[in-house]
Formats: sequence, C-alpha cells, structure tokens
Amino acid sequence: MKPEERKNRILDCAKRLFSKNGYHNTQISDIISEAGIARGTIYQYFQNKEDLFSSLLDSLYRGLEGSIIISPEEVKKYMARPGSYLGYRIKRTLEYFYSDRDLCSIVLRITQGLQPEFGHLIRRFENKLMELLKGDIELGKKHSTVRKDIDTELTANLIAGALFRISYNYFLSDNPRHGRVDIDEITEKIVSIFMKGLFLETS
Amino acid sequence: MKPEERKNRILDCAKRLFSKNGYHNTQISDIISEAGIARGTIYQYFQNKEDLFSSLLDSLYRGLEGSIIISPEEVKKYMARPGSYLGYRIKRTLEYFYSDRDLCSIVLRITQGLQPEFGHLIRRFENKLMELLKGDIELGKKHSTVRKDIDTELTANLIAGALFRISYNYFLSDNPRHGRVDIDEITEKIVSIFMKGLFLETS
Amino acid sequence: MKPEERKNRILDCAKRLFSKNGYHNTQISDIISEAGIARGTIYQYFQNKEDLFSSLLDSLYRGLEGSIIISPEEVKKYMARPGSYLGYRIKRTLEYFYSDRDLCSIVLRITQGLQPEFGHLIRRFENKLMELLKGDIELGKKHSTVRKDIDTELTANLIAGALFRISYNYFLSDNPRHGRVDIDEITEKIVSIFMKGLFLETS
Amino acid sequence: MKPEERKNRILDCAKRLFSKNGYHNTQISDIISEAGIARGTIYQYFQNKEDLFSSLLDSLYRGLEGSIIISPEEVKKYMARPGSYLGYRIKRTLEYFYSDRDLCSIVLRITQGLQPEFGHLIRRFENKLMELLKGDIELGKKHSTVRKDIDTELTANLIAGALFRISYNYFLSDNPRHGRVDIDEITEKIVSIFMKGLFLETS
DNA sequence: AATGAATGAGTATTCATTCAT
DNA sequence: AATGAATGAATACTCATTCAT
Repeated sequence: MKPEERKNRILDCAKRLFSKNGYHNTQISDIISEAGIARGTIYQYFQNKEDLFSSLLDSLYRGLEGSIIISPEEVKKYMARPGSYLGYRIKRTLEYFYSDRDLCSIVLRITQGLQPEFGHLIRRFENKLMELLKGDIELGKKHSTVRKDIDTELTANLIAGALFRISYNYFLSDNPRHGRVDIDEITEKIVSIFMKGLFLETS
Repeated sequence: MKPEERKNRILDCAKRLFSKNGYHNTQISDIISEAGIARGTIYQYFQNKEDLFSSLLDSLYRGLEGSIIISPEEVKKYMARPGSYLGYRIKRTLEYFYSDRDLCSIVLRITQGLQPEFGHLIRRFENKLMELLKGDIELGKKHSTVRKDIDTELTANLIAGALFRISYNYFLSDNPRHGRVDIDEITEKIVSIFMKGLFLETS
Repeated sequence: MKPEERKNRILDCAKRLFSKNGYHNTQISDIISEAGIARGTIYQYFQNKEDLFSSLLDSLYRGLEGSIIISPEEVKKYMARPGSYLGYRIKRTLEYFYSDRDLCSIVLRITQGLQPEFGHLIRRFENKLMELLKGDIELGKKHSTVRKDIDTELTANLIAGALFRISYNYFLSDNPRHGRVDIDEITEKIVSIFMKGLFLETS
Repeated sequence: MKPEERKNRILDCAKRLFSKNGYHNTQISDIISEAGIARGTIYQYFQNKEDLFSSLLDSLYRGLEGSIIISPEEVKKYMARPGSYLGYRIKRTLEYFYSDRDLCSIVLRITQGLQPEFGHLIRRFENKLMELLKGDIELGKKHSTVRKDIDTELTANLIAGALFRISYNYFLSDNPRHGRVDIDEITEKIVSIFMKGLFLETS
C-alpha cells in the first residue's frame, strides 16, 4: 500500500470512528485497530491526535468548498426566477451533507462541543455557508427578487440553522427516516416555505 | 451551609464550567476548586461525573418546561391572528435561551458531541420544542391559519433549527453582538419571514 | 503514614534508584514499586519526573550548605597555621560526600551527562565549593600564608577536581576500597601534597 | 561516498550531537538528519545505538593512547629535572582534551551518568591516565625526584581529578574563558603548585 | 548498499473515584 | 457530612530497530 493510500485509509477510519463516538471517545487504539496498522504508524502521518482530527476537518472542508459553490454560469441560469436560485443553493447544501453521513455527523454534531483549539476549523464550515447565503440574499435584494426589508444576517442564520438541523435529522444513520430521503422533495418544501410563508392569506 | 444549598452551589459551578469548557475538558478538580469544597464532597451529592452532568441537564430541562409551555388562556389570546401565536412561541423560546447563557451553551453546544449515554437527556430539549412546534402547526392547520400543504415535521425542524442557531449566535457571550440584543425585534423579523416569505411578489 | 513522611520516602527511594541507575534509566515504575505506593501518588507530591529529580537535588544541596560552610569561630581557630585551614575545608568536603554514597553518586556522576534543563541545579554544588575555595585562597593570600603568585581560579579548580575525583573513587560503593576509608588520613595526605609539593628538594 | 568515509561521517556527526546533547537526548533521527543519510543506513555500519556510541568511544580512546604516551627517548629527555617530566605529562594530557572539545565533553561529561553497560569503555580513559600517572610517580620515586612518602594511588587520583576538571572548565565551549586558553601557561601554573606547594614558607 | 515506511514495546502522565480519618 | 491523600486503569506518544523495495 502506498503512503498516500495509507494516509487516506487512516483518515477514513478516523472519520468513521470520530463520527460515531466523538473526539474524546475515540482512542488512537481504536483507529489503529480499525485501520489495521501499528501504533507508531499513525504518528508518521500526523503529529498527534489533534493534528489528525484537524487534517480530517481540513479534508472535509475542501469537499464543502467544491460542493456548494455556485459558478457564475449557474448563477445566471438560476437567477431568473425568484426562489429558483435559493432552491439551488439549498439543494447543493443538502446534497453535501447527504453525500457523506460521517461528514454530516462530524461537522454538525461531533465538532460542536469541542474546545477553542478547534474553533477556527469548526467555524469555517458555517462561516462559508453563511458567507454564501448572505451573498445570495444581497444579490437577491439587488435584483429586486428579495424583500429589501429583511435582515440579511439574521435571515442567513435562519436558513443555515434550518438546513443544519434538517440535514442532521434526516440524513444521519442513527436518526433514520422511513424509506429513502428525497432531497429534491425536501428542497421543494423548504423553498415553498420561504416563498409563500407559512400562513394562509387572510384576505 | 445547608446540604441543599451546597448541592445547588455545585450544580451552579458545574454549569459555568461545563458551558465554558465542555464536558470532557471540565475536570472534577475544576469543579471542586470553583465550588470551594473537598474532592470527596462532590460524591456525597452525585454518584459520579456523569450523574452530575445528568442532574444538571435535568435541572435545565425543568426550566425549559416552565418557560416555553403556553397555557390554554394564552393559546386563545394569541390564536386570533395568524403569526401572533407563532411569534409568541418563538419569543418564549428565545427568551428561554437568552435568560441563561450557560444553559444556552450547554444545551446548544456542549451537549452535541456527547456519547449515546447522554443521548436521551439531550434529545429531551429538542424533542420538547419539536413536540410543541408540531402541535402549534397542527393547531394552525385545524384553525385554517396555517397552509395545509406544508410538511409539519419538516417545518418544525426548520423552525427549531433556525431558533437554535439564532439563539446560539446572538446570545452566547463569545459570539458577541454589538449592543444589547432585542428579543422582540428578532422575534418580529423571524415572524415576518414566516408570514410573507422572503421574496417580493412578482405580480 | 503522614504526607511529609511519604514525600520523604519517595525522595529517599528516588535517591537510591537515581544514584544507582541514573536519571534516564530510572523509571517512575521503579520508584513507585520501591516506595510501595500507587502510580498516581507520586504525582501528588511532584509535578513530574523532572520536578522529582530537581527536588532531590535541592534537598541534597541544602545538606551541602550545612556541611561545608565554616563558621567565623572555626576560621579563627584554623587560620593560625597554614594548611590547617585548608585541611579543615578539605576534610569537611570529603565528609560531606562520604556521609552519603547516593548523594555522592548523584552529584558527582549521575548529574554530569544531563541536559541544560538541570544545568542550574547541577552547577550549584560545584559553584558553592568553588566559591568557598576561592575565598579560602584569597584569605590565605591576605594573611600571607598562601603564595601570592598562584592563580586563584585555577587553583580552586585544581583542588575541587582533586576532591571530586578522590571522593568518587574512594567512597562510592561500586568502586570499593579494601577496608574502611579513613578520611583523616586522606585529608592529611592531600594537605601534605599541597604543603610541600610532590618533589624532593634538589638543593 | 566510500563506505569508510560514510562510516566516519556518521561517527563525526554522532560525536557532535552526543557531546552537545548527551547519550539519551541524542536520537538516531538527529544523527541521520545531521549526516544526511537514511534511517536504515546507520544500521549497516553499527549494530545499534549502543554499538555506535561504543565505536565512538573506541575511536576517541585510540586518540588518547596516541596522544599521551611518552616515548622512551622523551622520558630520558624530561627525566633530568624534577617537575619537567610531570609538566610534560600534564601538558600532553591537556593538549589531548584541548584538541577536541567534543571529545572533551563526551569523555568528561556525557559519559559520566551512563549505565554499567558502558562502564568498561568509560573507565578506559581514566584508567589509562591513572596507569600512566602512577607509573610516572613510581618512576620519580625510583629516581629520587619524587618524595617517597606520598601515596601513589591517591596522588594519581588527585592529579587526574585536577586535570579533568581544569580541562572541562577551561576548554569546553559552553564554559568560555576570556581570550584564548594558553596551555603552556596553565601547565606551568599547575606544575608550580606541585613543585612548591601552595603555601609560603613560614620558617 | 541504501532507503524510509512500518513496527510495537516502553513510558510518563491524567483523572475519576474511593475510603480512612 | 466533609475531607483530601491514595489509587490505578486508561491513554497519548516516543523512538530504536526492522525489512521489503
């Protein structure tokens, strides 16, 4: 097995274990026995447990960037109709979390109770999504598809929180839903709420 | 100092420390030195660290129940206008988290990465809110103030996620906002989004 | 057993083991099994292995100060005849090392190859003796009992080196001499060399 | 690079590192990175770390033998005047240590705290010097240049201890003296003490 | 001969919990 | 009830050595 392969194998096993048991309840011993390597080997690739976890977060983050960024062509395409653009963003975000349950668990759950030493790495995920959402909202305001009186920051938080919780609750294996999850359907439902609101018109 | 007092003192110190440092990074040593008691004393009141944390979650949970449940009279009062009822629920929920930053940190952050051993205790908070929100939505549907085509479960998750994130981001001391937070204002903004949606009517 | 007793017991066992096996070849495990205590107990009294060793050096050093300092009355008493004062100093120094073979081994042997982190503590022993010897020589020059043309620093080094080596070679248990060592006799021989030199007068 | 060259290069780097950091604080990693070779290569030339250190001591010892042995012709030459012979021995010994600071540090410092496993190799240095010094003294006694009443063994230890300490303190780079060290001057001062003693004649 | 990734025994240290006083 | 010294299982990390390439 080549070094690069082995490193990825370690990261992979670590991802599974961290996602299942959390940072503190995952021991180096667990990781090496899962990966089928010797105790010392792990320290050839990572300085220590913290560095391993950081590296893992790093690799997950790189996946995020690739997944949820929308290209200029796509922007044009989806900008036409209000809601269609937001829907696309939502769908892409849900797809990111849906694509990898372990990732989802680590980013949305494991990561949360950790110490400031990981703070920076942890925030990157939400900061990135927040940044994109705020950009989307501002863009919408500029194009006059989004109401100008809404609070950008608060709304971005509202959407992000909604997406995190829905991802967490619908995608994680230990919170199983009956049948397969249909992201298009969920997206549509969410967009519908943000399009029309919750309430009937009380003309 | 009376036993009951002492127990509360321990819980209080533990709350501060857990909220700041997390479960694993808070040591018994920290708690006893913060509480000014002897090492053994803590075990007179709690079986072990886990029991102490559970007891703490218990006491926080009892506060939740008292805070966000809406009495039948209030239901009547707020049911009249669509949105006013939801707004009231949102406000009460935000107030609950705003009232105690440590509580907010523990419930929304510290608790997240923990092991299944706490799972049950942890879920109670969100389950309670979810139950109430779902009830609200169903009630709204029955009274024909809420659109019948929305997905109750998903919408409850959406609202809960939004409220959690907003609480976390606006109330916690280490995520400071400029100036004091105005819950009424935040509530109004959130309600507005759920009333009218995000978008301008495109005639 | 009282805490103070226990701490001394640990220091005592550590002294024996360090003196025999050196710093790096003495494990915490060795010390605790020698002292008959639990693994954690040692860390109640000392921060870590380094701190334990430092504390040990400290206590040995305090013994040195008590042993080789000569009171003003003694100075007067011995100052009368040249050589008698130096002899007294030599005797006191030899007695210090002779009194405790472990001390002797630690100060003269174990300590030598260690890292800068102990440098300060290690130097104290030789610095103290050097300081005293240099004082003695200067005093002798002032009283015109010592030749004014000798180099104080170099001579102090010469005497110190001689005393260290003789102590090490005559006193240490693993460098055994036949029969008991007679410090008075050794002292006399050393003084004789420094009194008359090594050589016959070749008048 | 030829094998022999490479082996010497390793020994050379090891010497520098051991002399600076001691045996236990010098890692194989340090040596290979200093020598610019691969980890495995070192084991082609030496069985293990202990063997490497032994080989190093061996090579240093061979230097000692070459340096401080005095040829029969020289014996004749210097035997004439008392003191001149001893002075020559002292000078040669000091020169040996002065010629190589790393050697000096290893022999006089690093080596000291080590375990019995090196005992034999370590003693060789001092044994050799002791053997020579004792021979010198006995020779002096035979030629009636040295006082017959002095204790050969003790005196040899005294001189050896003095030379070790003076070498260590005057030659090592981390115990710097102002200006360059003049071995002839030091030798002269030492010999003077052993010639005339320390004290003024109080006839 | 040279390489360097892999190995795993060895070690210091932590920290929740106990229990004699 | 309160104390705090003692406990020891658990754990991360090191580093000399090996061996397939």
